[in-house]
Amino acid sequence: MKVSAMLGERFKDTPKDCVIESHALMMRGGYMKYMANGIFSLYTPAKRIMRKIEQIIREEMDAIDGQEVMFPVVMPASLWEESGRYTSIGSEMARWKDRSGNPMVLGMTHEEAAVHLARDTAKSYADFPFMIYQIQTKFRDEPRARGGLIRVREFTMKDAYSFHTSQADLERYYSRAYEAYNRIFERCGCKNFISVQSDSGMMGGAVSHEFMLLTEVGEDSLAICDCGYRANMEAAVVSVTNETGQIEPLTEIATPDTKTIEDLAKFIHMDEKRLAKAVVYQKNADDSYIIVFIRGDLEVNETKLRNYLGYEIHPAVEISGESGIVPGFIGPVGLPKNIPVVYDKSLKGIESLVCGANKPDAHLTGLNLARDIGEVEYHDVAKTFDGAVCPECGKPHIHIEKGIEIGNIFQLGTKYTQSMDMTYLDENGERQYPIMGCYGIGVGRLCASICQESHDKFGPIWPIAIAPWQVEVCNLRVDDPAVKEAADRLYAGLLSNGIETLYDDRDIRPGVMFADADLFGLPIRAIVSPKTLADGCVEIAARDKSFREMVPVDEAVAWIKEKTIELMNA
RNA sequence: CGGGGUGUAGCGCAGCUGGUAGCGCGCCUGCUUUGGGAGCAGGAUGCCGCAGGUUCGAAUCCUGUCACUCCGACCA
Repeated sequence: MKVSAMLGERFKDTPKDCVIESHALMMRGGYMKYMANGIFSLYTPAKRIMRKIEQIIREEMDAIDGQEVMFPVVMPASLWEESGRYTSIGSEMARWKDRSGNPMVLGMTHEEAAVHLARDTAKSYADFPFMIYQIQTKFRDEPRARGGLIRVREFTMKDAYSFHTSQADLERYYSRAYEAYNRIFERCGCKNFISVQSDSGMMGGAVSHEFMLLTEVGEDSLAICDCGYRANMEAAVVSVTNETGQIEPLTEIATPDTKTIEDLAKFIHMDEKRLAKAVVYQKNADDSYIIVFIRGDLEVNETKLRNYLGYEIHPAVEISGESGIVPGFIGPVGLPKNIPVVYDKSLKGIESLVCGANKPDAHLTGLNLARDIGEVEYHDVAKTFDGAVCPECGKPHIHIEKGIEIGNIFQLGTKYTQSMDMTYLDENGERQYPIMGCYGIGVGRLCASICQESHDKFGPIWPIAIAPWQVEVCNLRVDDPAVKEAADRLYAGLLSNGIETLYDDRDIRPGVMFADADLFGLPIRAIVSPKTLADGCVEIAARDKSFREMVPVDEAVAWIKEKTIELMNA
């Protein structure tokens, strides 16, 4: 490809809305064009990167016996009514009516379509297991797009669905998929990625992992321990060790104007770990209250709370006087009976707690839950934190890092096969529901994430496996016949050797050409100029500055070819 | 959905105590220049987000509205 014929422009000023480097560089480098909130067109360099990433994914999916298929982007709402998700998914799913008035949806995920495709043909246990996947456009009407291609509303995704006749078979396949994912990200040139246990969210299912690229600009917080425990903060188990303390009588004390835990701890000169903090939530459906009691130094993890409760909640906005809740002085003793209460595990084993007295300006000391409330059930709804105790190894080595989710794998179970009535006959002639797994990778997000991980202040540094071209030939003086002749010949030679080459043949100043070359970010750059030709040479340099050589003109093609192979195999 | 901010040329921005629009980059023409975003000379590009209102006159003041964006909420 000749740059002179290429659409798209590169520029110096960072567009004002870019807050992360990868977004800025991909805008400045002419990779994409903003069209609407979370919606971009891609120019050729970005499209070529996507294509290469897709090809790597395709090869690895095929290697674990995947069959590539294609589902429709537009689906009838009736299919989604079968699974129940037409109503359970909110406004992130785009819906409309076709000309006949039939409600339709835009595909934001394809479990329903996968079951629909498979359910009439996979009728015998002998048809299992199998995996189908597609690489296709998804539309999700995200509440907030950001970070360029990191979080968009329309994006290309590889989504795969596997079907099994036993949990054991699913788990076997799940670990194959897990390994395939590791290979995909390694082959794409990702360096700093890990897998973490995750929350399954709206997908349902029990076991799930997310693949995270570790970066400061990541949207997800991850709890990581030296021992190998890694979990999304949303899913991280909190394990605490408590000093039990001594049993004391329940005593009311006056605590004027101590509505916060900090105030209270200071007022009574006691560690926050001895206090039972009350956090009030409301059920989204009817705004009824839920109260969580948790150790004073901890925070509530709303995702874990939501999963435990099984319904949507939000932090209480305003607490009505009629509820019987006294904000700032809430405690388990004497709380109105109709309010559901959740006790966090962090309170377990403390013999003597301080809590609100459910009346203004008063707290209770010496609270012993077993004695004063009865046996209570404890649930883990706490948010993990830096320095928390690892649930695996028991050491206080949890640290929090940021990551971008570049892929995920789920053990779905039978949620979709049951709701959509997909069955097969087992060896005994009995009807069974297949067990599903699903596996996703966002292609554009992966591209942007790699840019984020691999760039300098001048532009992206694309790993050779996904670089839009492998080599850029810079013709520094198109108007110089000798230079043009040598550069043209080098370009032709590279092409005939099957090396993907971008040829900058524009009549522009060297500074501009170099700046653009940095933005193209190709691994190898070959510079032809009067200066290099004076020595009968071409200058060949790495984008990542790992080498820079003067190579005789006649040997340049062979030299580059060898280098390309070396880099591809590295 | 809550809280900030912004809408003026392809991009970044100024103009906002009212008088019909400007700067830098980019773009076009010519000459010079040529190893890290050149110089000089000439040129093109605007429903000043949209709709009302005030006024002789609105990019500017008022009202409404839409869009975008950042922080949160949300999110496979």
